[in-house]
Amino acid sequence: MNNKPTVLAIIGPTASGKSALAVALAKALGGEIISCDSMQIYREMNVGTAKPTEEEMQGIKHHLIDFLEPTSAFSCSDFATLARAAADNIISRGGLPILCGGTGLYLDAFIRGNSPSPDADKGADLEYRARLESVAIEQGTIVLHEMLKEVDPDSAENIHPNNQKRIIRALEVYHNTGIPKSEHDRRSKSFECPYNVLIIGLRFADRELLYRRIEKRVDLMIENGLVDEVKALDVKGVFEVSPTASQAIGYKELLAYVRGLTDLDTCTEELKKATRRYAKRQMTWFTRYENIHWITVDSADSETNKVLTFEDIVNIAKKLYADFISCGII
RNA sequence: GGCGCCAUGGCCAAGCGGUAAGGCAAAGGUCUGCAACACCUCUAUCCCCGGUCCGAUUCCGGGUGGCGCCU
Repeated sequence: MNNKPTVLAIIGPTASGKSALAVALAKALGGEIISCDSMQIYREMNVGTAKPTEEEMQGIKHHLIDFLEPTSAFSCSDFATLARAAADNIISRGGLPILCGGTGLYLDAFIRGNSPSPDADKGADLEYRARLESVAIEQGTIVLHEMLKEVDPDSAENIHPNNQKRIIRALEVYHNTGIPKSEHDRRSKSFECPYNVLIIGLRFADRELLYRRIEKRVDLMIENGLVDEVKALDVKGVFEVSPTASQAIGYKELLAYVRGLTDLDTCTEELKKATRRYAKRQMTWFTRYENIHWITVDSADSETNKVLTFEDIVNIAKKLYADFISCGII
């Protein structure tokens, strides 16, 4: 069909078993893993982000994990640049890049590419943003929405008047480039992805099952020293400085306990709740992709009538890959 | 056994005579450079019976259940 290189992507909600599957596939197919996770990029954020351990990595090379200070900012554009570089590097060595993670926007950015949208959030532009933010505080977000209507009615149409963050971004794009954000978006849609991406998604027929896994995993995180991890980051002032890392689930919830504002049980419950809600948002995000090959993790094998084992899941994924390759080469 | 208080959606909770705020959870959704973010949509006829009233979740009586105190 075409001669674009193949990239495999494993996606799904938190705690669905992506990482283990990705490692198994990397071993079977000669691949390396590119993490597609907005938080595992940070150093010192290990147990709370469920960052794979040395043991879990099983000698498979993981890219875009554990390389950035928690105080640093990071965007989906940065991700697109780095992930594509990593993919090209793996491909040049004859390996299969396997994207693995639950950050939908990052996967989008990888596939869509680094669009010509401007660095509206860098350098001197911060002044403009600060100005908009103070306008919002003094006069309300609606005023910003009205401003957006003037310069970019299409974006204003698509962004809810209450969504200050998105309104500001759209205004910034116009302010810095003179081109409406909606126009940038339109242009980026015409870019062709340089890879053949096979997306395999993990999902649960019984959501309660996933939720129970999430709860179990949170308890395990607490056992494994998440509190100390949060404490250490708090001491370093990370939560005041970092725009990205400070939003991480687990960290922001436990901070209340670390600072003596609530008890641990309450925070743990909040953390579970936040993770469940996050998983739901991830599922919503991924369902709009039309080309995901879903594996229902808690379904039964059609022949044996037994619930799929990890081996079964790996085999299904391998089959999907083989099918994808064979029709891709034709 | 006596006295008092309470009874509103899965949970918390306002209203106290004109036909039920809000928060949380659940569910559904949006998403193009902070995304583990931000944002949107959405769920009740007020414990039961009787009475007063044009009209009761709101007043009165009884019942049931819960809480507190007393003997």
